[in-house]
Amino acid sequence: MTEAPRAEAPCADTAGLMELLSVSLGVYYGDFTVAAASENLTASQGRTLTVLRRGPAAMRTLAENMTCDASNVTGIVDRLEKRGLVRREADPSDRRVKNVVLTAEGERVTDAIRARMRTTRDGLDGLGDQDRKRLYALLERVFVSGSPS
Amino acid sequence: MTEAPRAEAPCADTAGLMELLSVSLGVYYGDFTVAAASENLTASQGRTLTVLRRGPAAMRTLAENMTCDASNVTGIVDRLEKRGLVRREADPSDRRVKNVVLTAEGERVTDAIRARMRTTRDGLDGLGDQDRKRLYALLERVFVSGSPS
DNA sequence: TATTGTTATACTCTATAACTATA
DNA sequence: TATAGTTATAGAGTATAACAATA
Repeated sequence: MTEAPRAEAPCADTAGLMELLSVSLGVYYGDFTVAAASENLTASQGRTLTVLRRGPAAMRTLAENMTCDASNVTGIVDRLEKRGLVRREADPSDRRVKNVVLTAEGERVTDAIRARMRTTRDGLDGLGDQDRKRLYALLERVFVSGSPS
Repeated sequence: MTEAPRAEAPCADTAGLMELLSVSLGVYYGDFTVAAASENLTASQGRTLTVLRRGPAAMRTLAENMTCDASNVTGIVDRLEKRGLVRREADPSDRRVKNVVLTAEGERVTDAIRARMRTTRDGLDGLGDQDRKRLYALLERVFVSGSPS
């Protein structure tokens, strides 16, 4: 409660924030990777499921979301499909397009991964209501509003 | 102050925050991957340099930081060393340990990668001073203070 | 005995280029 | 001509198991 000078004053210049983001997302990504592995999935497979949890997506859209070449998505979706976690559906309006859809099992596994991310979840649960809203609004401004999608 | 439902009410429950973090990480990681590629580095190589930018680290420490098996680090460091971006140094106090150190060129390249992350940088620059401090403090609480390192 | 780093192996991810089917 | 998806290929990342050197 005192105003005593803190040893760890937030270094909130852009460089300091970039560095903290690097650390934070490293922790998040590690948490995610371990959680995906616990379901016998690679990080890329887990990321694909997470993207698809928001809704079906064409192969190419999936590639853009994952910042990789479209040719990579073929193999990733092949393996997920072989495990019954996703399925390809023909697009009615453009026969070139294949939409990838999560199966019920795929949804279950995706949710299981997120449920296993204890480090991230515990960190978020440590925040109060007001702080959670602040963090949400700030991340939204930095990574969503600002991004040209 | 009214209770009128907002179209874009921040969904600040833990599940909503997890989802927004997932999107944010995706944007950040994509930004990082493109920036690393512009220096002819893979994402893993770029991550390794970023970790080392904080200071030298033993092979095993590096592996823990990157959430991967120690055997992978051998190859990654091999390639970075071949390009003159890092070097292995014998640890004086334990002859089993090799400390990996960033060379001057490695520091330059690492900083160049971060400088190229325009999406993330612009997003952060769009925040005011107060918001930057808030974001810094919140991320620190969620991912650093809470993490058992 | 335990730990550090490496090697060998098999599989996955990745970018590039070339191909097909469709637009 | 252009675009969506696939295939082939080579290099890089990954976990596992086994190993030598050191603690």
